[in-house]
Amino acid sequence: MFSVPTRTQYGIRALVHLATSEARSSTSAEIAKAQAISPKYLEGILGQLKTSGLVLSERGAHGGYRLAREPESIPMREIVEALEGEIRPVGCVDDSDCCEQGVDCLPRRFWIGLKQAIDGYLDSKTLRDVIEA
Amino acid sequence: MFSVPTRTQYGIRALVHLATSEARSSTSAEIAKAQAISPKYLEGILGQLKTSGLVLSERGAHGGYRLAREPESIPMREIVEALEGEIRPVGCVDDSDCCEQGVDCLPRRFWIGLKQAIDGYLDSKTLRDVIEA
DNA sequence: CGGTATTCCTATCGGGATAGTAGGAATATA
DNA sequence: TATATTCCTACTATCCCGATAGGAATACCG
Ligand code: FES
Ligand code: FES
Repeated sequence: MFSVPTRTQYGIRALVHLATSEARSSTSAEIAKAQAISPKYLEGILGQLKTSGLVLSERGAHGGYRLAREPESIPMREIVEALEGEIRPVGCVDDSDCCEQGVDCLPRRFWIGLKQAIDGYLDSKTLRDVIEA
Repeated sequence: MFSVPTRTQYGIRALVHLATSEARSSTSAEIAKAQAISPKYLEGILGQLKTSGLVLSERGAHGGYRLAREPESIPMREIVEALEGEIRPVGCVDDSDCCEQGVDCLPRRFWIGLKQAIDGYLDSKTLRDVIEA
């Protein structure tokens, strides 16, 4: 349960690769091979990370991807949310209600607490922490 | 992301219903109506909770379900794991490896930390905490 | 300019899980 | 016996995920 989609796992592994690589930039194909990830699939993931401003890219020959910031400035939460959106165990974590109990719903606070626990962990780790663990 | 299946949400709401109900026991149909849950679907969920030893049941007329223990003796983690198995963000949280990095895999520790954060929260709350929040 | 390497865009597909449905057998009460 | 309920098994429909395909845009390099 609570399994993390491969999309997110791959994205993080790709960022770890970029953060630990000597080279100034790496191509999608390089990363895919090194990390044993489906190349075409990884392309899309890197595109998503680029849209979110986590990586920069250069096209054409000698192009590739590199981190947009230093690893210590990239919180893991930002990565996860870039890949799969905000942590939302259940619909009612924001304002709205998802069951018939309305605002006084008891489970609701429980779920909000869970979200906070997860967010807290993700906020406490940066990409630097991960590559140095 | 990290959305909790309705199965788990329903299960918890059913247990909350049992814990807060005055009656000695409630039928599946009663709970389904009170909580606006698909009746037949809820039947299966209650069966699962029974198999896990969280609720007791009596068949026949005037039968129904009731909690097997006091709410303060039911950790939320036990409920969640009864409904969807152990918390396992990614395959390698136990011994095995899931990527090509082997045991030294960097992201792995990150995922294990996440699992611990979630487990810690779920261990810290009992059904009593939820109904009294 | 031509060739090549690469990112980037869009569309599609198959499998598996989830959510829900259906029907009825077993069992208890009255 | 009639009725209320849990319990069991099978089925379906839908959605999401992971992956694939093909090619357009763009940059370097001689
Ligand atoms: S409002 Fe979300 S579980 Fe009740
Ligand atoms: S071993 Fe699980 S992410 Fe590397």
